[in-house]
Amino acid sequence: MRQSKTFIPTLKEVPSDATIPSHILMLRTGMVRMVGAGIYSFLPVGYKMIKKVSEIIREEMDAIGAQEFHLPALNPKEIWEETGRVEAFGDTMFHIKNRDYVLAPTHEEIMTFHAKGVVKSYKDLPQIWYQIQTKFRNEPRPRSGVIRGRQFLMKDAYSFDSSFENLDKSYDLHDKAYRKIFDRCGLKYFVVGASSGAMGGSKSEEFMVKSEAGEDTVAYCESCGYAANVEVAASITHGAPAHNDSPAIFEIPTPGVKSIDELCAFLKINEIETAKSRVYISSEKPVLVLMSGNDEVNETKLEAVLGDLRPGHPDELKELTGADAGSIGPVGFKGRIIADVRLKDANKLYSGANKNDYHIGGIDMNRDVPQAEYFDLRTVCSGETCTRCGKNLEVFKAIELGHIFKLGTKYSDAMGANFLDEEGKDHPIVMGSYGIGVERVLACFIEQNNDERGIVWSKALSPFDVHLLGLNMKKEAVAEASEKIYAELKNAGYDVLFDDRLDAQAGFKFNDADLLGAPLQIIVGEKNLQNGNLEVKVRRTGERSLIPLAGLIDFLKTTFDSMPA
RNA sequence: CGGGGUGUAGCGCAGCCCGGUAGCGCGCUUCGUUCGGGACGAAGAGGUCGUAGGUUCAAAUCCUAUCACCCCGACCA
Repeated sequence: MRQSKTFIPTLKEVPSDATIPSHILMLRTGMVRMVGAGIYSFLPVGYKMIKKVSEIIREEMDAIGAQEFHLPALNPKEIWEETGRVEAFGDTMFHIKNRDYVLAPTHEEIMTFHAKGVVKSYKDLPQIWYQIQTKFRNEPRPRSGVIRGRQFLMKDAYSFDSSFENLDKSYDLHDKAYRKIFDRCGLKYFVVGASSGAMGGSKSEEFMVKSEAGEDTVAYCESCGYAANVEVAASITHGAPAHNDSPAIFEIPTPGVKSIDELCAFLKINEIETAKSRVYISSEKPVLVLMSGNDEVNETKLEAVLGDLRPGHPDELKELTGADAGSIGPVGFKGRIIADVRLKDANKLYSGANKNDYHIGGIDMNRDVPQAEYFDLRTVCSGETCTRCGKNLEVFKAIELGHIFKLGTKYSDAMGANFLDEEGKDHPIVMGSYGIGVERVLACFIEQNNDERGIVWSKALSPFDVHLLGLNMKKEAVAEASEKIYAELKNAGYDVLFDDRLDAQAGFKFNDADLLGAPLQIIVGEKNLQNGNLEVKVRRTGERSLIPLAGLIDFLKTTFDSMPA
C-alpha cells in the first residue's frame, strides 16, 4: 500500500479523552475513531488488524471442526422471552423503539433456535457453531477505549452435545483452541478457573491478561499458574499470635482513635495484635465481623457464609453497640460474631470497647469471644503465599479476553431443543458457550507491546510485514530505487506499506513508522543509496543493518522470516 | 445511578473570575527555500464559543435548563 494514497490519519498529539496506552495508540495510529461513548469506527489500518485477529481465530476454530455462521444482530424479542433473558439482561439489552426487536448482546438463543427441530438425533451431534460478529450491550459506563464498548466484536461459539461427557470433549477442544489462538496472537495471558453457576453451567474458565485497565482483580501465582478472582482467592497467611500467658482483659482510654493505624500508633503495638470489627446486617440481624489487624473483609466470601448482607448504618451501629465505628469490638457484643481464621486461638488482642474513645486489651478469643465462628473472610494481598505451590502470589487487575463455559441444558430446556437418543428417548441438547472479545485481543496486545515511540507489532498481528520509507521522494534516485524495492517486496510476497509521500520529511516518516510499529523498516536514503546500500531497522530492538541493494530479499528471508511470530 | 471534571477551528489548549471586534500552538492551502528523527520564511482558508432559554445597550464570559464526553464509584451475561 502506498501511504500517500491510504487513509492513515496519525496523530502527533495525545487525544485528551484517551487515558490508557492502547486507546491512545489506537487513536494516534489512525486505527480507530470514536463516534459516541463506547462506539468506535475502525479505519482501514484498524480494520486490517481486526481481520488478522479474526483470521487466527477462524483458523483455530475451523481446526476443531467448528462451522462459521452469520447471524442477525436484530432479534425478535419473543425469542429472548422464551429464556427469560429480556428480564435477566434488563437495561443492558438494547431495545428497538418502533418494533418488538432487540439488539443481540450474545447469541445463545439464536443458535439454540437453529438447533431446535433440526438437530433431532444423537447422530447429528456433536456440532460446534460459531460466528464473529457485532454484539450490542447498553453498558452503563463504556470505558478504556475499545475495551468496554456498547458495540463490540465477539467471536462466540456454541457446542451441542448428546451428554455431559461429550460436552467435556467439546469444552476441552475449545480450551486447547483458545490457548493456540492467544499464543499465536503473542499475548501473555493466564487462565482463571471458576465454578460460577450464574449461567447455569458447571465449569468455566476465563482467559485473562494483566492490565491496569482491567475490570477484575485477580490473584495469580507465576510459578504454578494458580489464578483466581480476588473475590474467591485463597492464600496462606500466618495466624495472629497465641501467647502462653493470657492476662485478663483491661480497658484503655484511647481518645480520638478511630482506625487500626491510629490505634497501633497510639499504643505502639503491631497491627497483628489488633482485631478490627465490622458490623453487617444479615436477614435483619446484626453480625459482627472480626478481622485481624487491617485485613480487608471480602464481602463475597462473607456472603457465602451469611447469605444476604449489608453494612450497618452509622446510627444502627451506635444503637447496637453503644459506640461509633472505630470503637466497636467483640467483647460484650450481643449478636452473632464471625471471625477470620487468622484470629483462631489468638490472645492478648486489642479491639474496640463498644464505648467511644475506649479500647480493650488482653482479649483472648477462646476465653472472651467463645461464641465466635471462624471462616476465611479476608481479601488476598500481593506477596502472600500460594496455597498450591508455596511461592508468592501477586494481586493485580486484569482484562477478560475470553470465556469458555459449560452451559448444560439451560437454553435447550427453555426453548425445547431436544434430540432423540439410541433408544428413541427425548433429551435436551447439552450445550457449551465460548466467547472471545476481538477488539480486546488487539487492545491487550498493544497494552503489552508498546514503547514511548508507539506500537511494537509482532509478525502475526502487524498490519504490514515491512514499512518501506522513501526518505526524500523528490530526489529521483531515491524515488526510483524505492519504487523498484516496493515492486520487489510485493513480488516476494511481503505485505508492505510504502511511505512514498512527497511532502513528508524524514523525521516525520521515521516517527510515523515507529508509531505504526511494523516489525521491520526498510529505509531508502540518498547517502546510503550512493554506496548501493539501504538500511533495515528492527522495530522491537531498534537494531539497524546496512544492506546492499541487491541483497535485500535474501536479508529479509533470514531476518523477517526467522522472527518469532 | 451517585461524586468530580470538561465542552471555544481538524487536534491540543488559552480567553470566562472582572461582559465590550474570538486567540495561540500543531495541522490544512499556495509560493519559495530545506530534505536521515515531527524544518524555515511569506501569504491564506477555517469557529452557530455543545444546545436552548434568560439577564443586559452588549454574553464565549453572568443565571437557568438541557445534551455530550472523560475520570472515580456502583453495575458487568
